[in-house]
Amino acid sequence: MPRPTIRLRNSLTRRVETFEPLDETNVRLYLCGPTVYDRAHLGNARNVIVFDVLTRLLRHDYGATAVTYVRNVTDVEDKINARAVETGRPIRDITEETLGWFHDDMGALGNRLPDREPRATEHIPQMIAMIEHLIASGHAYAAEGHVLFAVGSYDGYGKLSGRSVDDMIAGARVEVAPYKHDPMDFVLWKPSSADDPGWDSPWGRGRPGWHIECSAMTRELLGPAFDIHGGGNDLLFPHHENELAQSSCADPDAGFAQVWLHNEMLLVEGKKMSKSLGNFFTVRDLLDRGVPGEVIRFFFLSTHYAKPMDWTDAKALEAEGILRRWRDLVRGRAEEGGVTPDEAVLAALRDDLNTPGAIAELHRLAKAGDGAALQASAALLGLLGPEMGDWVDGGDDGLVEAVLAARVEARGAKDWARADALRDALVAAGVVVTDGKGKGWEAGTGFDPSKLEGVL
RNA sequence: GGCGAGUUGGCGGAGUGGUUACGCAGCGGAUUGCAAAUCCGUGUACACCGGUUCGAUUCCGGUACUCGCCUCCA
Repeated sequence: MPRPTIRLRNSLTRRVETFEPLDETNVRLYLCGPTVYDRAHLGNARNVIVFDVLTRLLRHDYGATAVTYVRNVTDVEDKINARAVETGRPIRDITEETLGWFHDDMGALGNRLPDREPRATEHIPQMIAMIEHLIASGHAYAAEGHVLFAVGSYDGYGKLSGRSVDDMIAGARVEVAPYKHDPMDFVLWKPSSADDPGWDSPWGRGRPGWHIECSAMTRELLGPAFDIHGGGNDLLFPHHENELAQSSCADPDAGFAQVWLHNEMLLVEGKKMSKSLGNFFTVRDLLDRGVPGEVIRFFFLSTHYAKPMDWTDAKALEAEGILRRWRDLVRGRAEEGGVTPDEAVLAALRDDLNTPGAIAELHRLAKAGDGAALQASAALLGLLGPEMGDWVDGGDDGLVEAVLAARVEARGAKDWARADALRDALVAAGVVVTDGKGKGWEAGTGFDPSKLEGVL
């Protein structure tokens, strides 16, 4: 049977292309992961979810074991150092704690862990080796304890971001460091003061620049050429351009990433959510407010990854309502096997990860009442699975059941005043009364059965 | 200034050279003691100006506005 065609938009060519892996028994992806110094804000979740869906689709089409998904952890960076100075805590405590939060928060959104999660600090020798190789081949030079990449030594510089070096120099707003041969040259290695974390190197004690981390780790774990490299749009320049330059010079014939996949930004009232603008809130903030992780995930999937989107509470409410109905339809089916995902859902995802189109097809399945197909198909999006918890089902709550039974009794006796009073009490406790459906009730927003104490 | 993305009905959001998704809200109906939940039905759109075409929301050119990158940022 011929392999289904997956199409993806490649930032390098600015076109939607047919995806052809270098090795279909080992499809290799890399996503730029978190710099671990603080809680992930909501915008940080977008590319994690995009890549999670992408790997689910690739595993479906190529086989569960035929995909290698790597996401790095940047655990050496000046913001981390600053945080350590600020709090007086050891760097390692901060990075480990933050990575734990990241896993918790992303897991709450239904994301699976990548296959490999390399830490920058565990790949310093590979970075140093790569830098030495770049110096030896004339693509980098040491100056005043720094090592800089010589942009002029690489013809292809600018091809990913579509900029010419002349334009970049003309538009440069940064002060040029005196040790740079060319204003566009960027740092591969920089010296560390006694207080900074540092590693011994041929250029003295220092630490790597940000861009070389990804080049060294992709090379180590995925090889000099691999299939898909992702990240947010804001990383396209300079980070990904620099990565591509370094790796292309280190392995001139390899080609590095075949497809570059960039997601658009999450906006807040029309502006990019970012720490520097201060207009951010964290994933944890939302979870703590009682917004289910599945709702947050649905929100992200309801817009194509390459379009900007805004978080609004209204959208979350809409997503919650839809998921409530779908979960009703799917409840109790967790054990069912042998149901394959709907072809139209797959087709939408294979068409450049058209998650809104896939959701439209899920609506079709839900309307047809096909809970088994709905669940099997939603699994491609990481929705409606048992691992996210059935936050709609309130479980077996004795007090709720008792009040509900008393209401049934009152209705039987046509004591409408009492029946309605009990119903009001249930609603006030966040119980959705669903007469004649399922077990007769569900957990609504702000579900709190303790509010029913003393009602009977 | 350079590069890139976007502008679809009340809202959200796909897609297509002609038959105009999907969801939410609204409205009508079923059901209900009354409701809720649920189910059925239903209207409104493609920023602006040109061009190509028998025909454009869809292709091409331009204008306006929004956003991103060019400085750490997913």
